[in-house]
Amino acid sequence: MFVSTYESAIDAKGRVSIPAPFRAALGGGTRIFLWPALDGSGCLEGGGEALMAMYRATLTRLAPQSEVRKALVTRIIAGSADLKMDETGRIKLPEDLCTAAELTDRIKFAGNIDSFQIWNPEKHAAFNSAMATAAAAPETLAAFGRAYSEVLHQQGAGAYPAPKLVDGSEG
Amino acid sequence: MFVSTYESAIDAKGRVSIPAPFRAALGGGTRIFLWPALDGSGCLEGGGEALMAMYRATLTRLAPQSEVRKALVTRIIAGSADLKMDETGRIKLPEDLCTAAELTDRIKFAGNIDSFQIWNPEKHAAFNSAMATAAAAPETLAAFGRAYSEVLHQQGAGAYPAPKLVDGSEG
DNA sequence: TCCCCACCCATGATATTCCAAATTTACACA
DNA sequence: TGTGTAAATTTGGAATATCATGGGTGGGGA
Repeated sequence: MFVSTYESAIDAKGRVSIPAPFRAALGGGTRIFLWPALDGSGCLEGGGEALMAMYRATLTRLAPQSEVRKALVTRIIAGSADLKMDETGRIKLPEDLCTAAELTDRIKFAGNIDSFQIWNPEKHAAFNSAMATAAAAPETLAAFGRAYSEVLHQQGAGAYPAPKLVDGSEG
Repeated sequence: MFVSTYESAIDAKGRVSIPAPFRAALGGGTRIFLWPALDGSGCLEGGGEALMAMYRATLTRLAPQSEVRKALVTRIIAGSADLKMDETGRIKLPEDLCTAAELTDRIKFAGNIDSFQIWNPEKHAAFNSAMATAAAAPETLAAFGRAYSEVLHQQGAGAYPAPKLVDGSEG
């Protein structure tokens, strides 16, 4: 799972160190896929082989020749770079992706559960404050609370490890 | 379960001891997640892997690409620090989180059932008295009473361990 | 032949781990 | 109930390991 946010630098050769915790989240794999985020937020989205396997399964589930599938395959499959980390955990960012995401010298890696994002630091700061405002909105907090309650309910049905009411073995 | 409130100090290296009862509540895990509270109250919220697993399940339940989910993922996943306790039960508080919560030398750990909060002591005192006033309000007490009755009912249906009526082994 | 790219090694800074002491807390016994 | 002992926890500091970053070299493609 990709958690937290880290900053890294692009060196003179266009290389960036993947933050060590993210390398751990890749599970030892050295293959990394990167593409411009679908929602037009201006960042790159990336992940390892596990994420791409999920996307492959998702995309092939869509009706062949459908416009939806063609659009997503074009963006995610055709549009992604297939990179390999070197032994020190670095990748070389392709020129076109750097241009698309306005990446120059320093970049931000932001965890996104199953994937991660790569941001221009200024754009990330703007995005961050917008999200902070949105997250503090009462309706957002309410939606989160409802979803959390549903998960708690499913725990009762054995879907997740249920919290114990008495002893100290939960977190 | 995280119960009660404890005070602790930040040492010269930015380290803090997690109160021993909270370490017990983490169930032996050494991984701790910390992020600024969603509601803008100015404290940090934290928990262990069990809490993060719950949040992950909650967030992935929300509609992908929805604004609500993006906002919450950004705040909770990307915005959280992924920390590891050392053998004596300490974590290093990241600079940015200390700044966000105005933490300097001494801090308060406040239990929050499944999670805990980290407060600037002065802000915690203000928060505490505000909550004391709110808790004494008739509508608050009424809501508590209604919820308690519902739980009593569910206990009869076997949903929770029922309290014993005679002996002294329950709380 | 030249240039670009992948691979390899080196280094400084940072973070983590380990060790040791002191304070506090809990417990047992008088 | 008070005191002494033991354990646990909270501190402080130093050694170690890890990581981010920079540069260099050889192979392959243009």
